[in-house]
Formats: sequence, structure tokens, C-alpha cells
Amino acid sequence: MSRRTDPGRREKILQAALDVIAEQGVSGMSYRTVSARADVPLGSMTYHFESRDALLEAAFRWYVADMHGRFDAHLAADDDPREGVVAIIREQGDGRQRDMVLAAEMYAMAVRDPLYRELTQQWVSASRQSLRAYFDADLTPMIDALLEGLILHAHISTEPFDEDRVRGAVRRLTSGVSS
Amino acid sequence: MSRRTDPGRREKILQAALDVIAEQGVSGMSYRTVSARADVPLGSMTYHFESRDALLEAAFRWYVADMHGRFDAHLAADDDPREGVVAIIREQGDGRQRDMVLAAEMYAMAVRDPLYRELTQQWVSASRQSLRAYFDADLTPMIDALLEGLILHAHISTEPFDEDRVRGAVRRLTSGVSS
Amino acid sequence: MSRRTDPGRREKILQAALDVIAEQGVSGMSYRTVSARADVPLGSMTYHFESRDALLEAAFRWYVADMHGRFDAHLAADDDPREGVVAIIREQGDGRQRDMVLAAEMYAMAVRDPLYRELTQQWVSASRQSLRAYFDADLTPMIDALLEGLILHAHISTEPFDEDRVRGAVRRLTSGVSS
Amino acid sequence: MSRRTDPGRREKILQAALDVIAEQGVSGMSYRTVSARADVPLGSMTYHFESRDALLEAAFRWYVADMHGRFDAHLAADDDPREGVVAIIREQGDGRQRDMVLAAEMYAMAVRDPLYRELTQQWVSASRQSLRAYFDADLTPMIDALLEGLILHAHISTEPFDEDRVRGAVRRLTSGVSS
DNA sequence: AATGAATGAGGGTTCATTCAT
DNA sequence: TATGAATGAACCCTCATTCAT
Repeated sequence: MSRRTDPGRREKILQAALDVIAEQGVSGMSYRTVSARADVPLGSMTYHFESRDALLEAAFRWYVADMHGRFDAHLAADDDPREGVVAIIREQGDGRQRDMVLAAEMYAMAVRDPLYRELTQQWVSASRQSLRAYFDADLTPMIDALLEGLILHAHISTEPFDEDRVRGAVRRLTSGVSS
Repeated sequence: MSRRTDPGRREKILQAALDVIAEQGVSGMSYRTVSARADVPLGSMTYHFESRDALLEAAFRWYVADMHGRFDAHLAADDDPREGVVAIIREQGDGRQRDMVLAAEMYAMAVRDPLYRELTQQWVSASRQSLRAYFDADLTPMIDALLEGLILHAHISTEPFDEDRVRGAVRRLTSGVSS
Repeated sequence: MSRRTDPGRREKILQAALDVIAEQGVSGMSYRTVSARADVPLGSMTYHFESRDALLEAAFRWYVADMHGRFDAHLAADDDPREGVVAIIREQGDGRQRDMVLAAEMYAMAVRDPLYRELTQQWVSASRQSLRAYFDADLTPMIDALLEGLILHAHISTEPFDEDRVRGAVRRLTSGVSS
Repeated sequence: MSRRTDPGRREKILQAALDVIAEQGVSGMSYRTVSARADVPLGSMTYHFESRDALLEAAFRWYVADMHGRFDAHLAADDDPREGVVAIIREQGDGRQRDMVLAAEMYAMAVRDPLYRELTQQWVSASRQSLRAYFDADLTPMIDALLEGLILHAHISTEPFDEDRVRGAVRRLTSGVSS
């Protein structure tokens, strides 16, 4: 079921969709805005994605898969997994506006729409699964939550990122629990 | 006392706007949906709120003021502030879908729009200010972040809320630091 | 039937109306734009002018009266009335964007609406009446027409105003006819 | 040959637009009025013309092209070009309300809007170019201006059109100048 | 005498979607 | 297979006008 004339078009559209969402939010993502961004004829959009909803879902699925890959890589990169957590917060919280916007939009949909709730759950589960390789099972939801909250606040706050303070919190949270 | 004037109309519209946002998201909040919800003529909307954006902003300002009041009350209600934190997470995480939707939508806007970033900052600052009455200054952003992440995850997750696990995390995070 | 509280308000509104028309055209002149320009409450507009149409008419009547006064003055100012005509063209054609816009808008209405046709006729008649004091009766409509066309073209054209050429045309047009 | 496609639709819309302008002025030309006049769905309007402004411009360009063709034909039709000028004034001034309204509306826009100023300049230039084939270069702007003013006044005035008077003026204006 | 509150109609424009080609 | 043409619904917003006060 491959496309013969422009095999990358599906992917190009998905990328453009995420770009548009990052800039204008989900509500700004229309067939029109995406087709313009991807430089693809409007009539072609419905051919590749049956409906706007289908496109939105496909875009976020792609995004989640991409994000999880990076999460894993970070944890594995450091000898001390606690430093991996700090690194994730540092990287995600510092810059990466695009990823944060996409995540925030997805969460906003998740709390209302079961489809995106499920997708987000998969993401959260996958993250915890990764954490569980290094931390106690009881602890992983807490680490994950701290991580989430810190990244979010880093994007909203004007205060500079204080790595030591984060490091301290991570260590304290994980203290006295066998890994 | 005919229909010619309706002193509570502004507030009625704001309430309806938040209701609509909670149900359909910010993108579902149109002059039309709100006017229908508030049982107010469409032409009346622009009289009270110059633009859709102005209405949206007014609605979220109202919401933030309301939320902060409840946050404060919780912290003050318990002898042990750590239990207050647990109570907030329990209450917000358990049910209260409406508040979570509103918060999530606001965050999604905040990461893109300076206006809402500022508003959210005010909220976060106010929360920390309240926490600082009970916890060490270095610690409050961490507690606040944990709180945020846990509430968010509680809404997304299907797992039941595990109060003891949360309590443990809060205590560990605050251990060894003078309150 | 004078207004006690703000005797100049009627005039202030009329002036503002003409200002708005000059800038945005007749279609841009609304109760709202004029009330904002005149710094007068919207509710006050209908008190002074029963309808938008009434305001528009009053504004143009005021304008016509003003214009005719200036036309007369020019003709009387010079010993040679032919030079007076050249002077009118020079002054009106050179700059005075505001007057031209108002005239053009009035003509556009005149060709469609009997009310403004009548008003414009009065203006044209008055101009010819003034010209007739200096020129042959048969000639005045021609001079008037030349005048009108030259002023209009002066506003549209990018070419500089060529006074000598105009002077030549006026003299030729009036040649061999007893004044 | 179902209704799915309609190759003449663009032109049909342009014609309808000019009709509406002639009857109700530029300010009466809305997507809605034109779509009704052309018997075309409202949603179709924005497909063919990106904005109301674009439609307006296209309509006037079409109109100008049409007018110039007729101007040329008149001049060439008579052996004596001076009679051609008289004929133009007679035809345009007598009846042809529609053309006059359109011209007046265009002038009104031209004095405010550079886009229409340019378009009108093109028209005026083209007319002079045509006149220059028969009259002295210095004279053409004067003939053109007289023509313009007479046609305009003919539409506003109630007096009947006096062909001999016009003929006399044209001859006098062109007298003593080599053609 | 003067005006703030209110409203229905209509304004331009965007949109998801359909379908003939 | 791919797309230009088309459309009805809904969008935000401006407006002239009414009327209670």
C-alpha cells in the first residue's frame, strides 16, 4: 500500500502537522494550514488522512514514539540513573519549546478525550517502564511526576533552571529506598 | 424590572465560558456556544466582552482567583502541612475533572502565549508563596512540581490513587530539611 | 431648541463625521467610528441625529456650504476672472486631499441617490451662478466641467500640475465669446 | 455535466459584482449580495476570490478594460475626431447610468487608495494615448478633463444635454492648435 | 436631556469535507 | 492515484437602532 509518486508525503504531512500545532496549537491545525506548511495540495490531505481527527491522532502517535526513544536514551547514557533524570529535566526544561507545546496540547486533550488519554497513558507507562529498570517500582510514579511537574514549571517560570536544587530533590526522593 | 437590563450577565457569561471550556476545550469556546450556554443573545456577547480573546482571558483570571483560594484553605486546614499537600493531591486528583481540564487548557496556552504564561506564573507564585509559610524556600518549587505532576498523572492514569505512596514521597522529599 | 449642556456637540459630531469619511470613505462612517472620533458617547449619537442617514446628509450639507464660500472668494480675489479659475484649479488640485475625497464620495452617492443628486446640483448651480458673474452663460457649464475634470485628474495623476497649459486651455475655451 | 464544476463561474461572479456595485455602490457589494445575484453559493465566493478586496479589484479591472475598448471604438468611428469626442460625451452622458456609477465609485476609491489610483491612472493614460492619435499632445489632458467633467455633470444635472454647446466648446478648445 | 445596555441582522472569512475527473 | 472545484456551517465581529432610566 505504498505511495508511488511521493513516498515521503505521509511523513511530510505529519511533520508539518506537528509544526503547526507547536506554533498555533491544536485548534490552529487545519487541513489548510497543514497543507500550506507541507506544500501539499489541499485535495491531497483527505487522501492520505481520512479526516482531520485521523491526521491529529497520527501526528501525536508519531510524536509520542519519537519522545519515548529520546527518554530511554538519556537514562541509559549515564552511569548514575539519577543523573539521567536530572539530564532529562535539564534538556526538556531548557529550551525545547516545541516539545513542551506538543506535550501540553496532548495533555489538554487527554483529560477530555479517552483516545488521547489512552495514548498518553501509553507514554507514561513506557516512561515508568524505563525508569523501573533503575528505580524501585513504588518510586517510579513519583519520580515521573516530579519530572513532569518540573519540566512544565520550567517552561512557565521565568526563573533560571537550578540544577543543584533539582539534583537534591531527586536524591532525597530516592533516598532510603533500594533501587 | 423587564429584560432591558441584567446586572449579573457578565458573571453569567464567564461561568458559562468556563463550563464550555471544561466540556469542549478552549477551541470549543465560541461566542455562539457560550451565548447558548448562558442563555444570552449572541449580540450581547460582544457588548460585554470586546473580543473572544478578552472573554477567554477574563474567564481564566476568574478561574485562577477561585483556585488559589481553595489551595490556601487546604494548607491551613491541617496541623501537619505535609498532610495538607496530600489532601490537595487527593482532592484535585480524585474527580474534579472540570478543574483539571481548565488547568490543562491553561497550561497549553501558557507555553505558547506570553499573556497566559504570565497568568500561570502568578498562579504558581501564589501557590509557592502559600507553601513557603510551611516549608523551606528551596523546597517549595519541588513540592509544587511533585504536586502538579501527580495531579496531572492522576487524571490521565487508570490506576487508583495510592495515598500512602504519595504520603511517603512527600515525607521523603521534605526529610532532613528544616521546615 | 438649543442644547444646554454641550452646545458645540452637534458641530463636533459633524466635523468628526467628515473627518472619518475623508479617511475611510462613507462606508467607514458609522455611529461608532464617529462617536469615537468625536469623543462622544454612542448613545448620544442617535439623540443628535435620528439615524445614520440623517447624520450623513447633515455632514454633506455642511461641507457643501463651506466649499461654496471658498469658491466665491477665489473668483472675486483676482482682477482677471480667468486667473481666478486657474487659481481654483491650482489650489484644489494641489494637495487638499481631504476635500477631494469628500467631493468624490458625494458624487458617487449623487449618481445613485436622488437626495445627493439634488444636493450636488445645488452646489454645481451655485458654482455656475458665481461663474456667470464673469463669463458668458453658455460658457459657464463648460468652464465648470473643465474645472471639475482637471481637479479630479490632478488628484489621480502623478504628473505635476502644469499651470501654463491650464491657463492656455482656459483662455482658448473663453476666446471669441463676449463675457 | 452535473453542477460539480462550472467553468464560467468566475466571470459570472465578476459580472454580478459590477451589477451590485452599480445598484448599491461599493459598500453594498458584499460576498452575500453578489452570491445571491450570481446565484452562486456563498462558500463558492471565497474559493474564486480570496477576499472581498480581491473580488472588488478584479471587478474593476474587468470594467476598465471593457470601457477603454469602447472609448477607442468611438474615436475611430468618425472622420472628424472632434465629433468622436462629442459622441463619447453624448453616449456616456446620456443614459448609461450604470457606467457612470461604476466610474464614480472607482474615482472615490482612487483618491483614497493607491491601488485604485494606479488603476485609474492606467485608464486615464490609455484614454489620452488614444486621443493623442488625433490631437496635439498638450491638448489631450484638457480634452480629457473637459470630457470627464461634462459626463459627470450630465449625470448630476437635470438640464438636457446640449450637443451644440458641447460641440462649440470642443472646437474652441482645439482651435489654433495643429492636430 | 442624555446615555448605557442590549439585540438581531449581516459583515468577511475559515473550515472539514465531498466528489468528478 | 491524486486533486481542483465546490459548498454549507460556523466562525468572530460590527452595526444601526431601541429603550429604560
